[in-house]
This record gives sequence, C-alpha cells and structure tokens, in this order.
Amino acid sequence: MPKKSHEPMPKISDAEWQVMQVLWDESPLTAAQVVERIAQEQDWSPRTVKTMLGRLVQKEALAFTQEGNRYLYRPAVSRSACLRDASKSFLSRVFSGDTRLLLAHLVDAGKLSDDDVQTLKQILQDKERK
Amino acid sequence: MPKKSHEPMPKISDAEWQVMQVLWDESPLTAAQVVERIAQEQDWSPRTVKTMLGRLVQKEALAFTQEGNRYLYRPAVSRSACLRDASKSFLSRVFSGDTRLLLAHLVDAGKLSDDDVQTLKQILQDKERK
DNA sequence: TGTAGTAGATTACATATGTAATCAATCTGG
DNA sequence: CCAGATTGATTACATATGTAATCTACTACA
Repeated sequence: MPKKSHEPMPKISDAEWQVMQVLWDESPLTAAQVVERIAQEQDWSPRTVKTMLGRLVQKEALAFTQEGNRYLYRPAVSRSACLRDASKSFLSRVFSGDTRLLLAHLVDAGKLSDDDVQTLKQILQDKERK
Repeated sequence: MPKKSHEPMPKISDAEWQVMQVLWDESPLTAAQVVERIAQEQDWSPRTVKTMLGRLVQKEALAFTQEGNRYLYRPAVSRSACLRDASKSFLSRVFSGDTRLLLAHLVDAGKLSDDDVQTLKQILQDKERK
C-alpha cells in the first residue's frame, strides 16, 4: 500500500469552488476552456479565472500537465473528498455538528419539494435494507 | 406592517459563528461572559473575542445596550435566518443547489447513525401528514 | 486621592480572497 | 521574418479574516 500521507485538505474558497466544479465535471481542460465554461455562469474576467487556476495549483487542489505551450488542468483532489470535508466543516460550524439538526432544518425550511421527500425516503429505505 | 427592508444578511465568518452561537444560546451577555463561554471551547485570547464582538456589532449581526460601564450584547439577527442563509449558500456553492445531492451525501457518507435515520424518517412522516 | 484594573475603542499586522492588470516568452498569420 | 495574439508568471490592490496589542477613560480599592 502506498503511504497515505493524509495531507490536510486544501482550503478551497467560495470563488475557487466554481472552478473546481468545472474541472470535476470535465477534465482535463486548458485554461481557455475553463474560462469558457465559467463564462456560462459567472461574469469573471479571464484574468480572474487564470488567477484561480494558479492559486488552486499552489494549493495542490489542481494539477496540470504541459501540452505544447499550454497547460491541461485536472483535479488533484477528489470531489467526494472535498464534499466530505466541506460538509463536515459546514456542519460543525453552523449546526454544531448535529446532522439531525441540519436535516430537520432542510426539511423544515421548505428546502425539500415533495419529490425530494420521496427520494429521501427511498434513500433511507435502501440504507435500512443495506 | 413594518416595512421589511430586507437588509442583506451580514456575512458572518467562521470564527464569528462561534460567538454568535454563544449569544443565540444565551443573551444578553457581557463581553466578559462571552469570553467565559467561548473559553469552554476555543483557546482564544479575550482580546480576540472582543474583536469579534466589535466586528459583529459593525456588521449589525449583534446589538448592545449599555449597562453601567459595560455592554450587554445580544443577537440582532435570528439564528434561524442565519441558518437559512448559510445553508443556502453552502448548498449552492458545494452542491450546486441540489438539496437531494446533499441529503444523499449525508446519508451516504455515514454521517447518519441508525438513530439519525429513524429520526429522519419520523420527520418525513410528520411532514407528509402535514 | 492616587493608582492599578477593566471596559470599550483604536491600531496592528500577516494571510486570504476577490478581482484584475502587466510582463515576458511563444506562436501564428502575413 | 516580424508584429500582434495568446500563454503562463508576476505584481497589484482593496477588503476580509484571524489573532492580538495598545490607548483612553472610568472605577474601585488602598
């Protein structure tokens, strides 16, 4: 087994998440391609996107390989690990780590459509049958 | 009806949440009392706590009334409103606004004990009977 | 009544973040 | 072969954040 050095998850900022999402959805991508994808949703200057890419590489949340004179970027941390990490810190910060509180809040705050409720019940069924 | 000016929720930082939680749990409190409560969990200098209090007052997340030569602090924004706001931005940033994804993740990532699952089912039952 | 504690106000300071602009090397079309 | 476009690299700069220390005014004890 390779030694898992359990590097602390890089702390990804709000804006940076946008960029990560793009690359988790599709990668590798050149900076220009990321800029395109981002443009669909955010009104950022291409410079800004480049900055994000640079910072994410520094944080080792992204990696790249040289392709001719440009870079091909790809995630260096898994989306699921980041989701786990972000969920955990959000949960502890806002809901004192009480998952049930969060769930109750979601259900309660009308965050869930009837459909969502059905899906959720299904998920729970499955989990029980597990 | 008083005119609801819908001020944009003040953006509460990670560290500031700690202080808000204390005051949502019990208020009003003097700075010294907040320092005490915080000391239970965090190893912050009393100065640091004072800074948080000051910033939260600026952001109008806290209000105070003078009591002799000291202040009595109390929340100026409701916990539930902040939970709503924080949940919303977390959800959209991390889970692209897909509540079901978040739920699936929570259930899935073993965040839920069997007990939690029961509670959740109960919550759902209640919601349906609503 | 003078002096040491407190309380709040002001200032400090490094790092993070949002949001770019400028620079140097390279590629590309004429 | 050269000028403009394009790339990544470096620099910029205001605001936010974490983490305090210093300053000033008032209070309470000796």
